[in-house]
Amino acid sequence: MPDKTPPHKKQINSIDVAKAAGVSPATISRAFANRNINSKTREHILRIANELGYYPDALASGLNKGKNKLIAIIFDERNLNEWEFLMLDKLSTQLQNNGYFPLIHRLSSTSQYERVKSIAAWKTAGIIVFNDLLDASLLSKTFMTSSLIIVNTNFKAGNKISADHIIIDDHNGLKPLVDNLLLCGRKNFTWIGGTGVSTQRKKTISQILHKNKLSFIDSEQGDYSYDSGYMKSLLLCRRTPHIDTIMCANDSMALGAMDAIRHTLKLKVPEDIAITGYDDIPQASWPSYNLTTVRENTDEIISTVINFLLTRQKSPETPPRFYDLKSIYIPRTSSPAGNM
Amino acid sequence: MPDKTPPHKKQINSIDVAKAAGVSPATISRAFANRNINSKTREHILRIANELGYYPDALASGLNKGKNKLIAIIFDERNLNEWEFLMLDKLSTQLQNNGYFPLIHRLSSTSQYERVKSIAAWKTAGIIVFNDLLDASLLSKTFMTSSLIIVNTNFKAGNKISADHIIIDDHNGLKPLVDNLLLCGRKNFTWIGGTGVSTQRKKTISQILHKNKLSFIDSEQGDYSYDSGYMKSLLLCRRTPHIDTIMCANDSMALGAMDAIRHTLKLKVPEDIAITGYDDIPQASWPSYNLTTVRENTDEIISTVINFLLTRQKSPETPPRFYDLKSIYIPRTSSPAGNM
DNA sequence: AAAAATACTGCAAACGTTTGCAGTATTAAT
DNA sequence: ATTAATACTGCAAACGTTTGCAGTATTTTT
Repeated sequence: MPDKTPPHKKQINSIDVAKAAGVSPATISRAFANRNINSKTREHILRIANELGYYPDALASGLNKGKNKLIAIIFDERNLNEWEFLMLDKLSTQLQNNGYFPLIHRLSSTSQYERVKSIAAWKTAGIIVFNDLLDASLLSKTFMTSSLIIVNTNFKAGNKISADHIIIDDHNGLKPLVDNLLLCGRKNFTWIGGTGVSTQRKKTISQILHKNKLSFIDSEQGDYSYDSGYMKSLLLCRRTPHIDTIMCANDSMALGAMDAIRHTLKLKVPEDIAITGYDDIPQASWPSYNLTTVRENTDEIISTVINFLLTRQKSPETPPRFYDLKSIYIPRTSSPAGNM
Repeated sequence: MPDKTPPHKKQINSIDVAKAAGVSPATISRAFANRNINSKTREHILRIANELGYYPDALASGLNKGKNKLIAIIFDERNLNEWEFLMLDKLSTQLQNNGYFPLIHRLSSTSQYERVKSIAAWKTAGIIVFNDLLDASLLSKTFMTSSLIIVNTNFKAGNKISADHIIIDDHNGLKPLVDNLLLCGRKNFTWIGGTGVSTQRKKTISQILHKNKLSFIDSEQGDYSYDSGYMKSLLLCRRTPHIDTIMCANDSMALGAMDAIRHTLKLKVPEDIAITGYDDIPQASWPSYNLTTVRENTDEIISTVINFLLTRQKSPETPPRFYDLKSIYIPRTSSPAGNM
């Protein structure tokens, strides 16, 4: 007797379960949806389904219903930094707890067009963008039928795109930070920035300095990494004497700068050079650093994202919403203590 | 004339494009697959598709073909640590570069059953597991038709499950690390561990100590976080005098321990107490810490995962493969310098 | 120049689910 | 006891794509 076993085990589908349970496939569907179903038959079906190892196919379901539970999260293509990491960590958990499945995408400003298409192919229930390098109008054009949530600090009122925004007010945290530095007599400010969000932060600080007849005396562009902060700070100090303050576009670079100033240049922080960051990542509060920084409340961002997402799922025609997130000044010992 | 616009814009499908281009839907499909298609008609179709903003629906495609380009990545439900973060960062980029879409899942040992089912619902092309708390036989039973890749240090030869494994040989890196501590005269070893992978590391170290007639004189269980390393190290030092070495199950806890020993207890590392970690996360090499640790080459893990995945996609019947990853001793200044 | 191979293209049947509609059995209302 | 409402269940048509088969037009071979 020849072996008739097929090479690959076929996936069991609702028809198989229907036969085994003596009902129609429609009833299987209703049993799993738990709607319009006799609780007795439901139990029966679930038990049999369990025995057979059946679970409804999410692709078929999504195709049929014209919607699914996928959520695209879009980050930059370069290495993720600590802040993005924290966001991804918490967000993936929260999304899952609400029944969604996070689909990670890495996108660069170049060649984004094809990639965005391939994201749209999944017809995700929503898109969450942590990346202001992207062409926002391209996004809103491509994702018209999904919830689109953009988290950034770079909002231009001119954008008439239909997306929910979480706009981060960096001024709220940076103002007291800079004021305190000024109060302590710092005059020679320098800047280590990056791309994207960094330009907005620099602009905010520049305006505050400008009102005090000051401006950055030198600046460098990093890539948000510890290593670039380390190197760029050395560059600044060697090129420009009398530096008394290095402000960084994020904490990772600031930590790199601190280590460079202390361990390579053998200078004191903050006595010789004050250093500030932005984000308040966990390492910023470690006693080896005690970095003065600005916090964007990540939990507040996450819960707003989830809230935006859930409400828009219920009523898709809601007009675009804007959440104004106030950043907070976190004074620590990497900048001199003012008596405010 | 009444407004006849439908409330929601319908997704344009291949039939719409077919009509606009004057061909059949089958030809649209072939144009995007770029197989059996006249290059002239293909260009024509792609241009029209582009104008209409069409892109093939991944769900319908996946359903029809019985396979898709999703890859499930499974992590523990607790906060991700730095090592997992690095893996996720690199892996998501690599997967995407190979045309796959990473789907993140967080799983705990409890209530994993339903969640695993909901992962299986997506019929992902592969599953990559960074979590040895999971019931491996449940996984291999549920994901029989997908590539299953398990990364851990906890492999038991008894497992007859059909999955590719990356087995991490922690002994290779830990042996010289412990030997050097012994060489420098350390005798009072303590341990800060965690769940899962940590037990294997502790076992490996214990065996090495045992051969030298020694054993851990005290130990605590943390949760792989900096904070837990900080607190547990204080606990150990206060409870047990004469401690000269604290070994930690990962770097994050070791960094916490270093800060606690130095800044709270005002002791010297490594003179008073040597501290070692495991993972070699970026922070371990920062000059403020210089943590002695053990490295698992993340790039090697990633490329092996990708390799396993791609080859198994081509030939699914390949028998389970095992990659033996040798960990490496990374001596730095948080442990005393031996002359080996 | 006839035959054979090749290159495209269209038709139609899947893939596995969901849901409106209709039908039946059961319960509630009068 | 008759009518009306309710509770389930099955039927069959979608959802949007892919692919084997067959058919036609074109090219190559002899």
